[in-house]
Amino acid sequence: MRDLESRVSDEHHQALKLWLRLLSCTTRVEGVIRNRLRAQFETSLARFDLLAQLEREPQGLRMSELSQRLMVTGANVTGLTDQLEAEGLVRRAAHPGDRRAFAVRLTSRGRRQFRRMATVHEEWVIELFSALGAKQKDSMYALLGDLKQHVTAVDGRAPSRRKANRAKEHAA
Amino acid sequence: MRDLESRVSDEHHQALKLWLRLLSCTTRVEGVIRNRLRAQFETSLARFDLLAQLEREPQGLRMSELSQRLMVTGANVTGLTDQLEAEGLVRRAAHPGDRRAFAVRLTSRGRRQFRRMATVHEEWVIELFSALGAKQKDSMYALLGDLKQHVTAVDGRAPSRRKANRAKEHAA
DNA sequence: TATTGTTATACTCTATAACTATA
DNA sequence: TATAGTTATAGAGTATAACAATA
Repeated sequence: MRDLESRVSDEHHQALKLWLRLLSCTTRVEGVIRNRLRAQFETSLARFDLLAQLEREPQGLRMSELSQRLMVTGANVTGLTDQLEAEGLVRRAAHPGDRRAFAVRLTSRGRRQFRRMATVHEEWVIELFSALGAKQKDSMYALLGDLKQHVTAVDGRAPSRRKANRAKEHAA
Repeated sequence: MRDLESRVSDEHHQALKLWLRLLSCTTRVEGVIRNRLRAQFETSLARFDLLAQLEREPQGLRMSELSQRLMVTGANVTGLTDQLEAEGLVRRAAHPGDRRAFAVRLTSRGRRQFRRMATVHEEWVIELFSALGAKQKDSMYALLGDLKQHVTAVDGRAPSRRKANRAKEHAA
């Protein structure tokens, strides 16, 4: 009885501890990257993610496609695109075949700028994760895969509607 | 030559992939918890974290101590405390020995409410992490420990000043 | 002077809802 | 009607800076 209870209690504690550490790690890494993006490129993660989507689609993306990929509402995409267009990194081109839509594309300046940022960004990530060896990275990647799959399923069947969260799947 | 390059390239890709999956997992879990806290208790993570700090300190905490522990500025603590005090969960008591300061404490209603939330919160976390067995949780916890230590060191010596990020170390 | 806390203001990222132009 | 995108507004969470009261 006592053993069972304490085992359960330990597992509870274990899940909570793991979650808090996971959150703490992610927050720290994200903070470093956010700060460096701002300090060195005067940009934000949301803008970086939008550029990353466009970099993979030379023919351009509609606003609605960006909205889906970034998992944010259309209004937000409008705002981010406005900023990036004002900076000359992005252009709303006419969409062939649908006069309601745009084909949002990187400008050549935007492409150069994104590539510069992506290179440095990758170096930061490598540096930040250099505490782990290749096998450890593989191991964590696999564990997170299991977690992600389960959490996605839980979120999908949850009573509360799924909320939009950033995708950040850019360079994946 | 080719081998070396491709190995490096793979490791680069590996770190980036790992980071994106880590971010994706954390964002999803955090989203679920945030939505449920809002749907079931009409509260936020920041308020929950503040209550968690107070729950561990029956004698109360100064605003400045809350600011340090939550790693946010004093102005934010003022705002959160205002909200929680308006909800009757928290009280600014006179601080014995320093008339500039308060001893912020849970009210008995706040304590009951926090315990209710903390119980359910823990159940959510256990559910969300149930895809991993005890050994897997231990393994991930250890890996994240290495990562955290390294990232903290990197952040500390980074050129850009460390920015405030939520602590969320409450029930740890 | 230095510290504690508040107020005022602003920025980023996000959301919803009402609207326009086109399909 | 339905869809693509914009505008207007709001809210959470965060920051900085100027200020009052006290140490």
